[in-house]
Amino acid sequence: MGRGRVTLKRIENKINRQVTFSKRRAGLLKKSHEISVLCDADVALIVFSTKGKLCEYATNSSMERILERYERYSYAEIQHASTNIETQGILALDHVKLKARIELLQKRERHLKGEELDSLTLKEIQSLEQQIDTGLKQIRLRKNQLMLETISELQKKIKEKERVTQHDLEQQTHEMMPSLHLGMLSSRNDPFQAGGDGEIEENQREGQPATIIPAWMVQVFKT
Amino acid sequence: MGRGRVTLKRIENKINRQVTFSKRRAGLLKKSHEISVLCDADVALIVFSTKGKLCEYATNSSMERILERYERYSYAEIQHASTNIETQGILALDHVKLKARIELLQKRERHLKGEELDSLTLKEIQSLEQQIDTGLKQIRLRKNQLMLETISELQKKIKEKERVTQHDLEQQTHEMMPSLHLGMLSSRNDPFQAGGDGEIEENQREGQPATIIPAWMVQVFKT
DNA sequence: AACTATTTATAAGA
DNA sequence: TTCTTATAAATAGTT
Repeated sequence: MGRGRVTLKRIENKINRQVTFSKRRAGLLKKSHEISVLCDADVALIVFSTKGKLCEYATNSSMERILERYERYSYAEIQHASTNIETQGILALDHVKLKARIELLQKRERHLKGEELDSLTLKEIQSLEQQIDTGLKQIRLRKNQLMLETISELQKKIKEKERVTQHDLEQQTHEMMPSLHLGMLSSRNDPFQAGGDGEIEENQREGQPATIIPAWMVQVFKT
Repeated sequence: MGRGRVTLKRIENKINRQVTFSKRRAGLLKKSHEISVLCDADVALIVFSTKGKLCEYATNSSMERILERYERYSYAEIQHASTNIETQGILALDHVKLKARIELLQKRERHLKGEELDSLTLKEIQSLEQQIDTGLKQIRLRKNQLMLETISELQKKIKEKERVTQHDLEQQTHEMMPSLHLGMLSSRNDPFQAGGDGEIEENQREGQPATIIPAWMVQVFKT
């Protein structure tokens, strides 16, 4: 794409090669990012220039994650290779790798917490913001769920207390007036008439949902 | 490159996404190979589609070699940067501990990203939400700062262009009407009347802030 | 999978 | 390196 046709052959002129490299590298990074976003793909790109300078791109800035995924994907091969005698050497290398990995993880964690942002570019920051915003939504969803469950349990406990109280009352009444039939006090508000002591039925009489939230509590969930 | 402009956003239509993926993946592979040959670069490209299908390219078909080179390179960077106290302690830990630590860090990272929240209690979730909310604010502050800086730089460039254009205009005018005084055209809107070619003064006349944001641009920062 | 109208990338030049 | 411009190449929408 340019003023001349491209021949797929190493560019011999050093300056030219360097210039072309810079331009094409930029294009490659852009396209990697585009396919990643547009098509929801996980992309990892590693480029070493002739001089050995590294340049990389990874979806969500997490090269480690993608490389790990890649290695998992090619697990069969790796498994095969790790049963030979070189294990000693591999383990030593592993130690080094592990340490490197910890550093990366720590750095990522700091970024996720909004720390040490000075080293990031605007693009990286935007990607980070997007990721965290999405995560925060998940966290709030889960929080709401947990709160609802908590409320539900508390309500059950209250119901249980009411039942016990009711039961005591019936006992007392029976002692005083043995002729009185239980059903007359045990009203339809008591959902545990036939309940065992383990599983408890959901209280869905009269079309009410299983979980009843007091009006004043509803606003809690609008976060 | 196509009949419509590309918006950098996930393609929602599944079929479309798949088609675009195939096309762009081919393009990416081609370009990876081209830069590799033309510029004598070492390239590794890993692409996972949404469905998890793997596609890869590596210079000389040796993915392993490049990934190894990458890890060596990454580690060098890290080793160089690892002179802080926290790292010192970590380096002394043994293999098993390192692995444990990695797992912990990975778990924390997933939590920070809003993943695997089921194992957390309500209290932990609330704490997490708080932490992330705070971090997100920091990230947005930094993003705004970067954007403002970018805008500031762009404005400088535009001013520079205007200055050049103005200069040309003056030249032309002068050629036609040599008696006209330069100051009559060089208005007070030109902040570079006395500017050298290197550093440029900030435009703070009339009490305006150093960075002027067009009204249409302000909304960008309300994210 | 082919076809094109367009957009995008980039080679060469400054 | 950066910008500009002419042109090749990639590809989005269509058939």
